[in-house]
Amino acid sequence: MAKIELEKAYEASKSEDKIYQKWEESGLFNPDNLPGDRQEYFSIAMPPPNVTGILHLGHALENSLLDTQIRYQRMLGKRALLVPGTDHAAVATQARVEGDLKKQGMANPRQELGREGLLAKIREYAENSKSTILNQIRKMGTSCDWSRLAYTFDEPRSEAVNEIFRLMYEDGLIYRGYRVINWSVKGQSTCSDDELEYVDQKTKVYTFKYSADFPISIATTRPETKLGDTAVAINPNDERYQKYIGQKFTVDVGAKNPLTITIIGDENVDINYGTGAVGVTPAHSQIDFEMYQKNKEIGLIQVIGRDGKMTEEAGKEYVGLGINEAREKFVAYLQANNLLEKEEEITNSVGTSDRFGDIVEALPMEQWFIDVNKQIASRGRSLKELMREAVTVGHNGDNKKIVKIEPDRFQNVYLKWIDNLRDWNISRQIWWGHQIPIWYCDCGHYFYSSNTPDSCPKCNGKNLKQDEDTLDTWFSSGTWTFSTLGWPSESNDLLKFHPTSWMQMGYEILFFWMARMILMSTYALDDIPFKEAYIHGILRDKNGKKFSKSLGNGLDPIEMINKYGTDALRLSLLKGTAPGNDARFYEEKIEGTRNFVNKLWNISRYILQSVESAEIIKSEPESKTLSDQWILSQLNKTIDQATKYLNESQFSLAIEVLTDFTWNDFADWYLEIAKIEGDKNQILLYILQNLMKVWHPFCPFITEEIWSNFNAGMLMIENWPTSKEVDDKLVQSDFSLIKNIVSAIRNLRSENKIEPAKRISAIFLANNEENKVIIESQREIIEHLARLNELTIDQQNPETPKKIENAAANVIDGIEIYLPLEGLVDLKAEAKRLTKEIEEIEKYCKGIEAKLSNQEFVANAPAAVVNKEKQKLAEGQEKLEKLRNQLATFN
RNA sequence: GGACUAUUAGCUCAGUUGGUUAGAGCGUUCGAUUCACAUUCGAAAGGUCACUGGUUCGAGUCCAGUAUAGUCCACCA
Repeated sequence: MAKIELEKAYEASKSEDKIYQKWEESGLFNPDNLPGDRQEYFSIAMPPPNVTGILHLGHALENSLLDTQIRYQRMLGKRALLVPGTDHAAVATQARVEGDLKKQGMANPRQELGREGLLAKIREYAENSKSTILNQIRKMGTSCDWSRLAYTFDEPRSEAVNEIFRLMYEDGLIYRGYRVINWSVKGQSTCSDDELEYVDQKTKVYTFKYSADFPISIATTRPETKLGDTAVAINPNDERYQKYIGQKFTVDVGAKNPLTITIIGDENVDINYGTGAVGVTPAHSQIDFEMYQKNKEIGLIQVIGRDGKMTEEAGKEYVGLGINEAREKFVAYLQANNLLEKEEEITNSVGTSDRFGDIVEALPMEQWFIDVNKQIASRGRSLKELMREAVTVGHNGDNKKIVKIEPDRFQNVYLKWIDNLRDWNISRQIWWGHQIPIWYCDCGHYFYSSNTPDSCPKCNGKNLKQDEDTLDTWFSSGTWTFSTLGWPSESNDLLKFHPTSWMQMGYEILFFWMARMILMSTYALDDIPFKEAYIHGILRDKNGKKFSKSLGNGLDPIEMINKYGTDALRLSLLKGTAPGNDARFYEEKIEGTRNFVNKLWNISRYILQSVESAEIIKSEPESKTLSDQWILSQLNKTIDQATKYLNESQFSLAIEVLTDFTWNDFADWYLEIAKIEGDKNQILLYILQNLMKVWHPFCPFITEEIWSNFNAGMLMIENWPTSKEVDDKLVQSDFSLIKNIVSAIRNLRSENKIEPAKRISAIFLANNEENKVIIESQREIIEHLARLNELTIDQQNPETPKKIENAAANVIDGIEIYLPLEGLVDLKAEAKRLTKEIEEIEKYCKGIEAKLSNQEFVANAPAAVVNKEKQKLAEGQEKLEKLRNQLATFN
């Protein structure tokens, strides 16, 4: 049979697309098609990338995590499902398209194109972008089930959104309310508290009085809003001002009407901060609005409009002015009238819209909200409580229905956020999104309907109009884990795959997304959305800066794939990062992993070219030499560790142990021995095949490519190797003496001083045959060498290492060689260390003995404490004995 | 103001119930290399694990505090 020849170096670009196609055509990404009796289900909902652009490194990281996990689970024999999808990303997408249109010279796309026209443009953009990003996900090798492809804005998902809206509406959780909300003038839409990005700015704080005879001074950073003040709040315990509570003052500051300022008491006002009094502007501050709700009689005056300009209420002199102009004018007025007492520069932070970038205005408006505190009749508690419960005691108190957050510190972050959570504003004034399924009739009645209703259920009127607003994009994303599985119908998928098994996301969307998924799922399905949430950090560039378009420091994953291959990219993203921590990422990292991928290729190339046929080796071949025994035990140990790490989602550590074995133990060490000892094809093939399996989740392409040389099916659906019991007697450190001898010999060989083949074998065979035991420790090797040479080992004699060197040299035919034994036989130091440790533990044991012989202690201390002391003593003595025995072998 | 994270080799980072001599990759230096692989191999140098205390027989690891950097939240009258 012809030997198998591989190309000299692995060329990813030649294989990858072909292999992905093979996988996709096999239909095996779909768990329904997986062969074998797979009882256990494993599912992941892919965090849907926004249809706003192309794949970036963050996506690449997520795909690497997701696919590694799902491939591993599939190989474990589970019905593994990874549902792919995309997110319509309401605001983000519309902002993007509007921005593009403006760049092309359209001044106001909404006006010029109208709702339908603009939506068509956005749809076109989204579809394009969607197909780009889905193809890029294929490039990443992601083994998701394309037959279940979902989109947050497609029919089934819209149905889910409408249905959950109905449920919440009927439960009274969704309500329409007049509130102060965050308004982006640029985007002409509201945004939720979480969508704000706070930036520091330098600004002035002005201390002033409304009029010369007004008794209390107040301070503000927003003078222009003071035209809408209706009250001054002071602490009711403030002796300076409490006498004014309830009094009304009329002041004329130039607004349309003179202001009536009521003095109200409020516990939250800090007596010692500033002037100890707060000017209350109910229309333009959330906190002031809350005060207004408690004291409705003070009234509310809106002086800033949706266009970001002063309203008529602000007065003739101000109407139509921008914020800054109005501010200057008002400050000038204060100065002119001698009302301004102080002007200081401070740094404060202002909320900006994360999508449109402008500073948001607080405006009062009629909007849709989700009430997070209301008791839900069917659940007996509030959404807040549901959200809290799912990560603490478990949903419904069932500790099996618990969302485990990894790393767990994010649990606190999440819980803290819930504590501060206010009602969630879900309506947006943009057009790209799920339109709110509420219809208004001329008669004033409004009602829910999932489709266009015929008539008003109250008055039978036919003139109906749907609410023009759309839903916050996170409203639909929140349903993702179950809307992708067929909810609201009781589909088979839903029964089998929900709750999903695993979820991963960056910490920056913890609140946006994880919280909303938990909310939606616990509410609508009475279950958690996923069992485990793995939180990863964000990738930064070499200098620790975030990757961003504006900085131009982005690395294009597709470019990296073309240059280094997908496997290398995937490995480099997962390597050397700990869960939840940010990681720096740069091209040299990929170079390193590319080298490793190539190593994998060359190992295979070497083995395959030397074997006659590449059958699958089903069971562990018999070992003939010590080196065989060692490498196989190393393999088993490595599989064990990698499995453990993968079960804990410790991808980086799994890669580390696998790399160490593959490169150091197998390629650099065992393959070299194999060249000398010969006749190892079975073992080589066996190890190679196992390597392909364990590397497959990380490097799916190259492993599948190599696997195709065996007479077998697809690697993707092979079973994960189970390790045979590891022989603890042969651990790596015990082998290092032999390793060192061999490397010394290899050096000699390279200097052409010896022809080593027979001699290395001699060491191994001698160890095995003459003793008929496996070497247990360095010491044993030394002793063994000593016996062969009839040497007496004198641990105390400084000459000993030298003698051992000579002995080893004799074993291999009396050739004089240098053996690097330092670090291995520093027995004196070892003995000294042991003696010291024994002394310490003796002292420790004596201490406990003394305590135990103290009658008072034994009589008075609780039994548990006494027992614990006894146990400690027993442990100490046990250890002492072990150490003494160890020391004895030295003498 | 409240938290969280990080601080380990020149650089980037691992180090998960406390346990022998703290690791990796890159970089540096020296050497090797027709025989799977220069996308290679061997070796070396390089560490007061930020600092100060504490707990422990034993601390990079646990506790308290300090410093520096970063992130989040709240407040911003």
